[in-house]
Amino acid sequence: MSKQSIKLSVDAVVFGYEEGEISVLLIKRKYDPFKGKWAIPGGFVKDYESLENAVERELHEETGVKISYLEQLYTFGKPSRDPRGRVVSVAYFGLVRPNTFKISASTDAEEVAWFNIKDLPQLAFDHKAILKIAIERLQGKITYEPIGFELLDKKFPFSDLEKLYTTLLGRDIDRRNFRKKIIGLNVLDELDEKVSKGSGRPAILFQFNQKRYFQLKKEGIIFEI
Amino acid sequence: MSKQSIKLSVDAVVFGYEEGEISVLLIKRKYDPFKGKWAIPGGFVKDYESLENAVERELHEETGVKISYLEQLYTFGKPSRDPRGRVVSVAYFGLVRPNTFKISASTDAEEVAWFNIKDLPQLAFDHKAILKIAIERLQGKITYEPIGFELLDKKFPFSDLEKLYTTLLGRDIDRRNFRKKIIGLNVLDELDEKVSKGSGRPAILFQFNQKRYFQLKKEGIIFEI
DNA sequence: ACTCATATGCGTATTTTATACGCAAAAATA
DNA sequence: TATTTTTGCGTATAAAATACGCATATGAGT
Repeated sequence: MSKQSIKLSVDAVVFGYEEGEISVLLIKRKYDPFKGKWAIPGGFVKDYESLENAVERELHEETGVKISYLEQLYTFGKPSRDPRGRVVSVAYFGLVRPNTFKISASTDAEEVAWFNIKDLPQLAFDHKAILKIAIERLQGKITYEPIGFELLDKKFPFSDLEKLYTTLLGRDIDRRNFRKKIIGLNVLDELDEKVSKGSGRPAILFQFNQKRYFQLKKEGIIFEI
Repeated sequence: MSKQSIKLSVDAVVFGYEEGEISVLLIKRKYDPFKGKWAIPGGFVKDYESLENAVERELHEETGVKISYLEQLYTFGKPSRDPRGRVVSVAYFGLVRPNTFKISASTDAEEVAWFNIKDLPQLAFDHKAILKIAIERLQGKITYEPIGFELLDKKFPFSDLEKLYTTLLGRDIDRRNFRKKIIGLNVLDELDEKVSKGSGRPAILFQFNQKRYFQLKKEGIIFEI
């Protein structure tokens, strides 16, 4: 078994949300194979670093994005998925607020950009399949874990949250019931600030209280939309 | 990057169910490291085989168990998890009816046995952590996917299903409501056969209709206990 | 000041789903 | 026949999801 020659890589599927659109962070490959094609950021794992470390490092190196929470998505290992030879890749999944980062390409990336998930370019390797699974996970997860807040600004008006959920769920929700439900979960702090965008009454800003959420979760309270 | 020296292995956490007890299939290691310790079956991936192939092969080689459905669980990659060096392992998760296999140790396994999950021996590597995650997955999954049927005989009386669920959920369920609910899901075929064990009215045998389940699932019907 | 747009806030009716429980006939064994 | 377990129907109550009405607040624009 000591002659095994499989390489291990990690990939980071990072989603962002802005103005009713969900996007994903991609890089344009600087080198072959798939030179010039768009791909999910990622790269080879170093011998003495953890997988989490590897994926954060590669993401940061290639795109400038530093993300604190990446969750393991799935491991892709089809023998033919990389033309260079056998490469098994552990894919991770993360959420960020695009406006909190200035993205900048370097190392293996010639370019970095956010792409609307409904309008994706051709992708390198099996990255289309990876992205498909990641999108399914995002949509599934949003209904039973309050991960949506990571996509919004720290302080947000309620209408932003509502809009995020309608986008993610792909259907309308009753604003009054949604508000009652979320407020009733008791994981939002109401701030003293307001924002006004365009006409209409200005909205109060809210903030997700993660500490309270984890405590409630420990007590068995379930978040569900 | 071509000097990466990480080895890739797969592990198979296989659960069985019999008479109100959930058990897991383990092997006693024949060689170092952890010689003589119990461990989850598994081994190194060959250069040209898929991960699924590798895990099925290793499981079969070591235990004699041939399993058709193994689902990916999680990938474990802590640099220190194997004393021989860096080994990343993709763990899989499967369910079988123990009575349909005669287990027999070979290759790296000195012995094979089923262990009640409430009474586990000391385990090699980080296999205790892997098992913990697998058990959580089993308990979580049982409530929203009809995987329980894979643990029962092909034809089973309703009381077996009921008992399985009480075991897995760790609480009593109302027999009448449970029956109404499951029957109402319309995924069981009622057979013409009966079994009688001990006194009492003999039970009709049922069979899970997977084809119907997949069709209903596609139509959006949700299985939930 | 008046209109318009949007946010906020309270209430309630209806439907659906979950849960608890009663009761008795059917079909086997002892 | 007595006992035991499966089967099957019914119903009462509780909890949750969903739909919808309506009044008021507070800004911008005219």
